[in-house]
Order: sequence, then C-alpha cells, then structure tokens
Amino acid sequence: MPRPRSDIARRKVIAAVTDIMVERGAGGVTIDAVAARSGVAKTTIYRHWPDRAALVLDTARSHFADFDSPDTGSLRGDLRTYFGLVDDHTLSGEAGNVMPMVLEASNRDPEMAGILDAISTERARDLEAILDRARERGEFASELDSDQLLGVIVGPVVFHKLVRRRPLSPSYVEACIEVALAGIAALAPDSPA
Amino acid sequence: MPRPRSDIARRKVIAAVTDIMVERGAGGVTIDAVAARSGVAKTTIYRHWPDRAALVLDTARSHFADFDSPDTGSLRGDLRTYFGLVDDHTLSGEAGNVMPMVLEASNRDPEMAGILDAISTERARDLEAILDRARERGEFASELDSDQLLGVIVGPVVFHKLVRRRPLSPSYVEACIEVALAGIAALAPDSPA
DNA sequence: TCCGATCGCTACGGTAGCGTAGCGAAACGA
DNA sequence: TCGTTTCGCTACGCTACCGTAGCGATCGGA
Repeated sequence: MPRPRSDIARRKVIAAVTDIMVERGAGGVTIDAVAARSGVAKTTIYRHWPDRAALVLDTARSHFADFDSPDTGSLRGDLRTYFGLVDDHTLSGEAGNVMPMVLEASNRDPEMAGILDAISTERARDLEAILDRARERGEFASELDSDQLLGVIVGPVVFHKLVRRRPLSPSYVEACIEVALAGIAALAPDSPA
Repeated sequence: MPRPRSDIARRKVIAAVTDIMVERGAGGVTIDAVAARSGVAKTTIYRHWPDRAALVLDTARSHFADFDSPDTGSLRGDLRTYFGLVDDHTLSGEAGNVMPMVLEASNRDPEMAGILDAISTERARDLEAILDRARERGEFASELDSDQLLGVIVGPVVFHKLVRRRPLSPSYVEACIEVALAGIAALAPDSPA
C-alpha cells in the first residue's frame, strides 16, 4: 500500500475553512486564505479536493453530526433533551455559525440544499420517534401531520436562535414546549371542546 | 439647482443587484456584473454609491417595506392578515429571496444586522399591536413576555418558509395560529388548570 | 436658450484569487 | 532499509474584479 493521504492535513484544512466561513462568510473562503490559515500548502489542498466548491460543501457537511434520539421516559424530558441536542449540533457553536450560510447557499446550490434536507430530515425523524413513543405511552395524541407538528414544536426555538439570533435560555425552551404541547392537546380529537 | 441624479438609473441598478443576489448570492454581486445587467455604466454606479458594500446594503434595505398593522376586528382575522402581509413583505417574492442573505450577512456585518433588527422590531411591533387590541376586547390573555409570544406565534410560520423552504399554505398557517392560541390560552393564569 | 452637471463609454493600473507545474524533502508501508 | 507517495514550497499564467481618469454626448434647470 502506498502512503495514505494525511488525515491531519484534512482536519486542519476543514478547521480553517470553518473559521474563515464564520469570520468572512462563504464568499470569503479562498484557497489562499485557507492555505495560510491551516498551514497546509495550497497544492496539498488541491490534492485533497478538486476545487473550492467541493471543499466548502465537505466542510459544511462535516459539522452536522447525527445524534441519538433521546429516550428519557417522558415526552417533556425527551423534548428538553432533544432541544439541547439540536442546539449543540445545529444551532450553536460551529454548526450554528455555519447554518445560516447553508441556508443561504441552499437557495441556489442544489448540493447545499441536499445537505440542508439531510439535516432537516434527520432532525424530523428524531422528533417523530419521540412523539411515537409518547403516543404509545398514551402521553400524546394529535391529528396534525408531521410537517405541522415539526413546525409548531421546533419552529419557535429555531426561529428564536436563527432569525432573532438570541440565545436559547432554558426558560424560553420550556415555554415553547409547554405552549406547543398545550396547543396540540387542545386541538386533539378527544380533548375537551 | 444643478441637474439631479437620475432616479431611473438608481432603480435599474437596485433591480439588477436584486436579481444577481438571488441568482449568485451576495458574493456574486460585482459592480461589473451589475453594470452589465442594469445597462447603467459602472462609473455611474460609483457616482451613486461609494462602494459595493453600500450598494448591497441599500438594495437589501429597499426590499423590506413596512406595512399597516391589520385591524379586522378579531384576533384570528388579524393574525391571518398579518401572516399574509409578513409573507408578502418578508418571506416571499424578492424580499423572501433576499432574506436568507440578510440573515447570513448579519452574523458578521453590523450594518446588515441593523437592517435585520429593524425588520424584526417592526414586525414584532405589528404583532404586539394586534395582541394589545385583542387583549382590550377580552379575546386574549397571557403572561408570556413579548419574545416568547413572538416566537410561539410567528416562529412556526417563519421556520416553515425560511428553514424548511416550503410554501405557506393557508391550512398550514391556520394550524399554526390555532395551536399557538390554544396553547397560550391553556397556559393563561385564569384558564382551567 | 444656455450653462452645468450627469450620463455612457473606453481604457487603465493594481490587486486577488484560481488552479497547475516542477522541485526537493519528509514520511509511511513493506 | 528501500521505494513510493505525499508533502511543502516557489513560481507561473490566467482571469475577474476593483475603483478611477478622461472624453464627448445628453439632459434638466433657470
């Protein structure tokens, strides 16, 4: 076997791209800047990625790790944990800094839109798993479709962080959970009219 | 008085910048491209705006017109109208296409963040006016603060359009309104425990 | 009508970024 | 240890874009 391509270089480059993305936006990611910042030679970068676009996509992808859907035994407990995980893996830190860029680029880059869809789908799946378990326990019922449930439950939280750009305080998340659950319950078919 | 600066040129340039923003993103807005597309000479563009950044800011600002806060006589009617207006003036059409770019740029450009804050504040003020009138009619009560109310009511709608990038169907908006109002009512101090 | 400022056009120098070539040195697998 | 591959470095040609200068033509106000 020949000498493998250095994984250290790969990591250093992706870290540099992330930093530059945050500081200067997606448009500010130039190969020269990445090379200077990462300490990896420009030529080496081109040996790892065919061009700038691929590098940016790869970097974006790298920040949105999946997580295990929480299972604490109660719907509220699961949702609290879920929002903590979503915050960590999507809305805050590096992922949170990269997210608006992904959103913006998705409007014109199908590949970026694919990444966004993958994240969306994955997070939606996790929420559905939580709701399904709650349903089985008799803790939850609704005839809203999954798009509506997703919007009503995670919408307020994502909006607050991504659009209003305010930190997610526990009390804010708590209020969102309570309003959503109470609202859904009030609209459920067998609820008190 | 000397000859005034051509307003026609100004409009043509801003229209071109908008198109390019949508097609290629904020980074794709180059003065040469704007000149070619608008039919306005590059030199003339520089006579109107000091540099590229000012042009982009001015264009972004131009797309978010305020609107009159609706007053239909009922809370639900006001909210339905409100969401229609928000969609038209913020989430759809040209404003909707520019919005993700404003969001992304706001993370590092204070001036762009200022524009975003202005929109946010204005939209929040309109919602508060609606809620205040409903309160006076005895149609609405809540002890949630205005950030929480804003998030819970408009969060799901904005999330659906901006993050999930799905069209706002009347039935979706309707569901969001009902869940939010029911949830808020259920949490109100004098509601049935 | 006339004056002055604006307009469009062409051309320019300067900068920044792209992506590649060619080299010696270092590193890894066998 | 040996051989192969990758690495870092320098240099290169090319393109795109910036922002300005200088020109004649046009338009609008007084």
